[in-house]
Amino acid sequence: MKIERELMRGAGPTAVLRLLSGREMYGYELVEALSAKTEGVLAMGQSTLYPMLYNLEAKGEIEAEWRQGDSGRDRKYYRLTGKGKKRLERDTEAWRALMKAMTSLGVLEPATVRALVTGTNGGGVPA
Amino acid sequence: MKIERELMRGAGPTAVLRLLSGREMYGYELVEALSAKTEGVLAMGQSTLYPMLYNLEAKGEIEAEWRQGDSGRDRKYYRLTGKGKKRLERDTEAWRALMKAMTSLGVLEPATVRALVTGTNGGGVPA
DNA sequence: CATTTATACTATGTGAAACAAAGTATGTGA
DNA sequence: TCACATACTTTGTTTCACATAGTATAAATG
Repeated sequence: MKIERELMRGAGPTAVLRLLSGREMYGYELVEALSAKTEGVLAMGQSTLYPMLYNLEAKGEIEAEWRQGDSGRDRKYYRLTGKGKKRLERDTEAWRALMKAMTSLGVLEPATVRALVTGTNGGGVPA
Repeated sequence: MKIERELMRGAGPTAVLRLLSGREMYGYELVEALSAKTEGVLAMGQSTLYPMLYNLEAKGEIEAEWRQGDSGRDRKYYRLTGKGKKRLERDTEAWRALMKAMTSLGVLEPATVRALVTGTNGGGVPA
């Protein structure tokens, strides 16, 4: 399931920062990783990802370096800055709060949430 | 914790539809309920909520009726349409998928998620 | 060697939505 | 009477996802 435009707005940057918290990655790699690691849920095109990177860079949350990677090709590698790490921590807190709020409203049901995170009932209709 | 602007995108309409799925409510009541039921996480001002309602109404997902409520005051009561119910179901699925994706990325940890949903209001909206 | 395909980054324009701010109007309580 | 909470409307700003289009290089294919 690919989520709709507006949901991506909050989730996208947090997902990117999280991926970069593990290791340096370049743009195209992030596009592929987002799609692969989330089963297409957080898949975004290049025209979404690259401007997002420029934006995060402009805010000083990530920084870039042109470098030659595994291939003979020049790639622009991005990594988190200290500011980005803090932003990710705040975002993570915000996501916990948001999930709790959505559960309080009944949009997410506790049983379903537990099932989802334990891999049981992999994504189906609530038990 | 009041979440930042961008996270609200996507969450707001879903939360409103969910609240209206329980019973008819008027705008000001929704503003208060969103703040109260989510401990301020999904709190939004009138200038956010009312245009959102007009938007949902324009899409035919909710419908409105001016009526006199408990007070002597005229209020505009909103309720879900069939279209709105379907939208809410899709949104709910999207939120499940999103939470799973964020967990896959490690933004949310399974243990944390389980802890969050344990001991919270087990049912949801029905007040 | 030429052509195609996948990789990789940049730039422009549009539409939608959250929100601030300001305005209108009514009921209630001191 | 005046202040305050309730209740809805409108306008303008800012931000951002995305479509679309363009540039350029490496690897694969014949």
